[in-house]
Amino acid sequence: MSTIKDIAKKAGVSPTTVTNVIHGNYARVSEATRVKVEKCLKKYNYTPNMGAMILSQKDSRIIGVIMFMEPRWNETVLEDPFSSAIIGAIEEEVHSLGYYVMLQITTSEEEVIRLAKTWKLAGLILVWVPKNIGPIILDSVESPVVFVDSHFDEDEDKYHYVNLQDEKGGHLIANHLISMGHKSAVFLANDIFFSGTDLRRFNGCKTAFKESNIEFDDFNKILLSKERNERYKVYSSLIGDEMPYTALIFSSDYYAAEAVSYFQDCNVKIPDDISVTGYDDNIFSRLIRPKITTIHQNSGEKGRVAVSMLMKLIKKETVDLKNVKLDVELVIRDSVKKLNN
Amino acid sequence: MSTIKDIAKKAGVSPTTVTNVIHGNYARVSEATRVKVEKCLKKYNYTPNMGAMILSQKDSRIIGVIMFMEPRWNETVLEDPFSSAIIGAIEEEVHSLGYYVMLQITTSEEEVIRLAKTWKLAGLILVWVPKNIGPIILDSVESPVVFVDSHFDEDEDKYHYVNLQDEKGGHLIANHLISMGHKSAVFLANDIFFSGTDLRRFNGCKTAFKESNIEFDDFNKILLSKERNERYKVYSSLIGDEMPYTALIFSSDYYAAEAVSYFQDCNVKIPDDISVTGYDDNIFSRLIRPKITTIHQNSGEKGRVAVSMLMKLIKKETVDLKNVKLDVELVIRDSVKKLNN
DNA sequence: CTGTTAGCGCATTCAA
DNA sequence: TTGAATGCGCTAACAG
Repeated sequence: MSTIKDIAKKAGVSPTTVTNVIHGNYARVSEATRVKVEKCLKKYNYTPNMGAMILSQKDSRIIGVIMFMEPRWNETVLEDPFSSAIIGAIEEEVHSLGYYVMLQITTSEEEVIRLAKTWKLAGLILVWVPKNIGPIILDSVESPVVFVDSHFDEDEDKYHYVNLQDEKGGHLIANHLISMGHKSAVFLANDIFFSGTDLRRFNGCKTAFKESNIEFDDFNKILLSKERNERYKVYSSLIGDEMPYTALIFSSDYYAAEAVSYFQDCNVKIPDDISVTGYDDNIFSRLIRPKITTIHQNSGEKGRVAVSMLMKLIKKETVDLKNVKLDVELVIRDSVKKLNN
Repeated sequence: MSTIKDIAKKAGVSPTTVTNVIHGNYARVSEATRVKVEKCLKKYNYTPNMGAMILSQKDSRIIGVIMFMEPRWNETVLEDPFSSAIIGAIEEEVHSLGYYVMLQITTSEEEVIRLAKTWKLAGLILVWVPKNIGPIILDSVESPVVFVDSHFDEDEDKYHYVNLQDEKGGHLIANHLISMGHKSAVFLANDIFFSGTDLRRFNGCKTAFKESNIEFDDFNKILLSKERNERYKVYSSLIGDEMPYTALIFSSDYYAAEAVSYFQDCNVKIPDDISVTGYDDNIFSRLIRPKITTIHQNSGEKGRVAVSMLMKLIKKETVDLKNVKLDVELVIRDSVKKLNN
């Protein structure tokens, strides 16, 4: 466990010089000593002590990655490849930049605030933050913050976001259904809280339907529970004798796939008996039969953009685009029936 | 940012006393001062500075969770719900015990060693560690280590493992195939390196087949690439004119599901044309049609057991069972055809 | 270009 | 039962 002092002694220089070499402060070190010190650093296998670094006021190089989710849904929600894709992408980026990822899954803003202080976090990436607590966190935390898949109305300019063109996605899906002759659909939201993401996707649909003079309002909206049995009840209510809708617009591929599977068990034919659309274009939509018509998003990209935005904030560079909305596109597959001709 | 000193001043006591209160050293503090100090702690919202803690020799309370995986396969591999399930479970446990999770995805043992030193990690949970580098890490790291889904032959006693009864799983699957009248099968391993996990699952199959006097050796083994196109080539080679096998034994549901999907695109009927089995019993095997016959494992449990074992090591309690092998069971679904009558 | 010094916040002697 | 002093490894302000 060689320290800077040790290295300094071995190299016959002062600790300061060693620090300067380590931090690439080459202006303050001669070529010769630099080389000499670098050799010793290698030879004695110097490893920094982050405790000391944090203590001496530099930030910790830790990026806190917080997924807002009740721990008891951990395994359920994390089953969705979206979470892993974004975690993986963030880790890769952060790692390659010489920072560290501290992961936390929580619903408590206090915990996040405490975490940031305790570790002097270099930055925070917050995923799925509920509307009311985003502002609180931002106000109480010193570290720069980037929000992913989160929405807060007021003062949009205070926040740094990475989101999706969720309205556009909803619009694309609904328009596709309309073009296939569908006139009655229901939107199945991912969350009983009807998050900002769900809301925007729903609104996109609404706009499209309105443009075609098709009624589509809050009655066409169902909020899915995180409890699987509750969801199954909903699914089964959707396939009664006289099916009230010709199409089910899911706000995620995960639940769309689950529903398709459920319907198949009930001998309901997709898309002949009822059409289904998803959102995300994740592996489920491709693996399942029928393959699901959905909205493509690049969740890895989301993570990468979040990291690069955060890095700019950390380095106090100006962030030109505070509110990134990644593009989406419609992927037509086999889960929507053509009703017109 | 109130420090211990601040609190001490406010409470009119010495820093030492405050520390003692914080650490529950009630033997060294009078009831009255304890209450007084506790009030101040609350009032001024004391948050510890982990930098200082690390520096003053106590461990960091950070648990390093390392997934051994080439970053470029991040998104692919993490698509498998297994990874998220185990990460989620570990985070939940670690979190509830007042520790922190630092996540890293890497293939480099040096990086792991450096991480452990740099952060004075309280402990390490290493997932999917290649055979040759496990021993190196254990020798070079001060922190206690628990290995998950990793296998090293020599000196089994040195290591702390959480694995699966992989042989048993292989045995169960093969026996099921045999009971359904299958006499020729091929094993599709998850990795071109044929990891210890793959090997054990394969050996389980081998034993079962041998017991029934069916030939099953290295010719019945194919190593799948992480490159999707490469896998597709393999799948397509399996369904030539005269199919060489009646059953495909996949070492994961992930690839089993992918193959089933691929076969369906090629108009190969599962299980009529060829039978398929998986391993893991993850969401894919349930969502897909036909539902896949597979081996159930509880990946969340794996994470929890790993954490509890690690905690014992951290607290220097004796670990009675160093080599946990979680039980598995056969889940019969619809992807295996009955060939006998 | 290089070295000396002080201090970050905490736990831990040791002394009272 | 309480407090004062020390040092962990590093950075940065200041001197040389």
